[in-house]
Amino acid sequence: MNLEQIAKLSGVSRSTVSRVINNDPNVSAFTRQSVLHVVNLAHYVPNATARSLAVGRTHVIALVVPIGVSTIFTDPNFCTLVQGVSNACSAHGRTVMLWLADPDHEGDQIHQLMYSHLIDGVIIASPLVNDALVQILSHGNLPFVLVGRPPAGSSISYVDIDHGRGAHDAVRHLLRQGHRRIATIAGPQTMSTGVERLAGYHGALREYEVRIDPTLIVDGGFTEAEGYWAMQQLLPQRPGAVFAASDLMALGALRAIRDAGLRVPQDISLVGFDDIPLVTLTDPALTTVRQPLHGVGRVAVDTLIELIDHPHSAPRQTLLPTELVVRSSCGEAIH
Amino acid sequence: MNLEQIAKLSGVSRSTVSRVINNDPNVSAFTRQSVLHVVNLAHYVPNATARSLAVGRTHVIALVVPIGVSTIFTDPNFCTLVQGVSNACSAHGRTVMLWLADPDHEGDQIHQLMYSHLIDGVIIASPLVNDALVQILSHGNLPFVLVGRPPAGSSISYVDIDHGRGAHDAVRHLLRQGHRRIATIAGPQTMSTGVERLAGYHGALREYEVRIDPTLIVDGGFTEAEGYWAMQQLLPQRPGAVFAASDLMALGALRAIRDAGLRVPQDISLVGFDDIPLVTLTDPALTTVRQPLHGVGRVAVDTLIELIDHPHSAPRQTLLPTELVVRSSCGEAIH
DNA sequence: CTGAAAGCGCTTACAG
DNA sequence: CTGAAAGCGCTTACAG
Repeated sequence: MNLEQIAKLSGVSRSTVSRVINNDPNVSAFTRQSVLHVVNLAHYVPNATARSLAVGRTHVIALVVPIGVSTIFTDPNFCTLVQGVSNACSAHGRTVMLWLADPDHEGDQIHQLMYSHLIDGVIIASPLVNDALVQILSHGNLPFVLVGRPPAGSSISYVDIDHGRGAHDAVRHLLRQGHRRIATIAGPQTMSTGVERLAGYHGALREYEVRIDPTLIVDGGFTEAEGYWAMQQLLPQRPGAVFAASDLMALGALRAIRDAGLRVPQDISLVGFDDIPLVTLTDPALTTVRQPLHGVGRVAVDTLIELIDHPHSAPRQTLLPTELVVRSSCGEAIH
Repeated sequence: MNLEQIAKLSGVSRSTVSRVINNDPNVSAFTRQSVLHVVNLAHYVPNATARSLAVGRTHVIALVVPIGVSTIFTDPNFCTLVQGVSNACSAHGRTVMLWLADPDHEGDQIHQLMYSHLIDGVIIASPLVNDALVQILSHGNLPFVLVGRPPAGSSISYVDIDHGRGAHDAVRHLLRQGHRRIATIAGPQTMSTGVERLAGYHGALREYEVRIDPTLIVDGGFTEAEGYWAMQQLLPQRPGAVFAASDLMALGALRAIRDAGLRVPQDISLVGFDDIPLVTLTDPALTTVRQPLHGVGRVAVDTLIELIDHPHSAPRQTLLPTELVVRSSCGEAIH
């Protein structure tokens, strides 16, 4: 069933049917009604590929997630982001194409994607400080928005969580409880999340004029195992509180603290980052920083559509605020 | 840059360029080389919508996940399935369109999807015993495969984990350790996973000629909280072992057992199902059933492509085996 | 308000 | 082995 046949059945031309399908006001009420009647009766759905070819727009956007680096498996946030993007797309009548990019074949595939005319734009979610795919996209002319943080001063459109501010809030929470000997298990500095969260830690200490002690800073890889290992390095320094740059690392730290015969929060206060569901189940439940992942997905879609509709508009850069969720893993400092 | 221009630059006709692009053998080696040269120089990528319109195939498949019921948020398995599907699609030169179906607007949207000619087929992942979307797809003529279990005797193509066998293995493990008073926290019976896993529990007890005791069976909703609650109901029955139909419920049960002042596995043995990453971190680490989710995604894609290429082939129904992962939450029964 | 016609960029019998 | 031509199913100036 195609336009031609609907036209025949309604006794009008293809052009007219096309107009009523596309809500063109230049159709008489009567004609519109009778065409619509036939359309409904026939359960007619326009051929999307034909339409795309004629119009030059497909109404599909790509969600690109470079994996291997971002380790989709261990990232409990991924699903929420995807859902945010998906919901927003539905709301805008767009469909989303999911591409889990394999770092090995990136270059070639991204090129295909960019010039195949299959998609109107791309949302790329990369935690890397300077992702190769983002580089490639920057040099093309396909609209795209980054979920993550581009290099400072970059003029590309992006949406991100305000990791720095979130970390700052978390550490300030510890400072307000009187802690001064605050350690951090930092994330990998190859990821912007790692960099920003560490910067927030620095910022909070600076605000309270606490000297930065390098022996209280140790890097982890965002995993539970690395959190455990990092905490073991930290224990001899006798920190009164620890800010872990991810909940998974905080859980590892919790385990290390317990294995050392110490208690949270009585001996050491602990704050995480992410608010993964799991952290309400630990004993004690973890104080952490909640991220508006769903919102990030929505804003990313809004931004991209704006870019598609107005290719020459200025880049949009959005930072979404986090929320400190206070549970029971922190307590007043004992001096 | 389009076929026409490539043709002009190479000094041949559009037809010929099209043939070399599509690897048609009816092209002289010389012509092929010179055309390919121009194609590479110009970084030419064929317009996918134009090609789709001409050929009647898009090479995109939809991955449909009805959410709200399947609660993508709380399902740690979702990501792995998506990745399996995505990888397999890349390997086959297909792209995947992700549609997180909103139960409210199902009917209309699925109809659009089915007749828009945008996709060649769909993989639908639904845990429901009798999903409405699956019903609708059955009555259309778009190739689709279900990830999950259709009603018995159905002739639709599907791929699923052998949940029954997995549960059977898990309970047999307890039986072999001498347990006879084995309780189960069953999943919701509206989901095929819930139904199958309970059937496996029954089957194992039957195999060992242990009488089914209804007071040892209580339903949960696959969540940690419901596992906790269910275990509280079970405690007064003094079970020697518990098979929880999901790891999350097992974690809830573990918490309930602890809160009651009992120990795992000394007082109660515990087995879960899913093998989510988390269960290696608990104390004791959980014995559970591992699912080949990645494989499910791959087989689903293979099956769908087969169906697309041979629309009249017989339905393919695949059950993938699970693996019992023995850790430290089970012990010999004390009589 | 409506229709005839050109065009979007491909593929593929058909003829040679 | 190659090219001219028709066709895939839409949209959209253009003319009326």
